[in-house]
Amino acid sequence: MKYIRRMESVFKIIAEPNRRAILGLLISSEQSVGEIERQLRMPQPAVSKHLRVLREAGFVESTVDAQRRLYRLKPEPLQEVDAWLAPFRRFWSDHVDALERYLDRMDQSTPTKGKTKRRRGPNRERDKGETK
Amino acid sequence: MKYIRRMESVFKIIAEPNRRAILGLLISSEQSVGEIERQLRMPQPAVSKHLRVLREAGFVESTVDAQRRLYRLKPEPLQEVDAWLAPFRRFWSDHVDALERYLDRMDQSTPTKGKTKRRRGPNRERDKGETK
DNA sequence: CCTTTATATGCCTTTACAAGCATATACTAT
DNA sequence: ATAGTATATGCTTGTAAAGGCATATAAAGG
Repeated sequence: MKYIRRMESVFKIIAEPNRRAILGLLISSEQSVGEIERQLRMPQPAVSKHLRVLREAGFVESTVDAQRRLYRLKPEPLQEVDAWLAPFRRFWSDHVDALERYLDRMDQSTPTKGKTKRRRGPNRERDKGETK
Repeated sequence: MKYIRRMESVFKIIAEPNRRAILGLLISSEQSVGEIERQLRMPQPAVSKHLRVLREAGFVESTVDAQRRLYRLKPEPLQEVDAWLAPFRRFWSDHVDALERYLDRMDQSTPTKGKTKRRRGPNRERDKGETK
C-alpha cells in the first residue's frame, strides 16, 4: 500500500533531455518502445524507464498492441507548464515593448552616429548578468 | 580562461522549486536578496546560490545599490521554454477539439444512460496511463 | 578604525537519479 | 512446448546538486 504520492513536479520530469526527446517524438504520432529506441538510438531499458516516469506523471499513456506498447501524449502536464509560464509571458511582452519604445527614442535623438547597427528580433546577445 | 560553456539547460534550472519561487517574485518588480530571503523564508546563502545559478543561466541580472544587489528578470531563457512548448500547444488544441467532437457524438447516440455526468473543462481525472 | 548590514563563497553531507547491464515477464508463431 | 520478439524491472554505481553552517567580502555609518 503505497499512499505516498510523490507527484514529482512536471518540471523535474522535463528537465531530462531524453525525456524531452521522447515527448518530441510523440508529437507527430504514437510510437512503440522499439520505434523510440531506434529513432533516439538509446538502449531499450532506458527508453522503458523514461516512459515509465512519463506515464506515472501523466505525460503519456499506452495501449497494448500484441507484444508492443504504443505510447501517446497526454496534454495536461505540459499545459501545466504552459500555465506557469503565462505570467512571465506578460512580463516579457511588456519588456520588449518598452525596449522598442526606448530604441525608437534613441533613433530620433541620435543623429546616426551609431557604432553598431541596431537589430530587431530575438537574437540579442546574452551577457554575464552583473551590471556595475 | 573558461571556454567550456556548460549552459545547463533552462529546464534543469527551473526544475528547482525555490528557483521557480524566486522567479515568481521577480515578475512584479526587482528585489534585493534580503527581500527574497524574507518573503520566501529561506536562508540567505540558499537565496544567493540560487540567484547565482539563475544569473549564470541568464534568467536574471543584478545591479548594485549600496550594499544591496537588486535582481530583475531577463526574458530570454523563459522564452526558450515557451518556444519548446509551442509544438505541443498545437497538439493539445487539436486534442481538445477531437475530444469535443467525440463527446458530442456520444451525446447524440447515447440516450442518457450515463453512470457519471459528463464534465467539460480542464479538470479531468488523471489515471495511471495504462489502458488494457 | 570598528561595527553593522548585505551578500557571496567554501566545505561537507546527503540524496536523487540516470546509465549500464542482466534478467524477468509477456505475447506470438511454429 | 520451444524459440523468438517486445518490453519491463532489478540491482549497482557514479555523479550532480541542494541543504546547512561557517566564514569571507564589501559597503555604510558612527
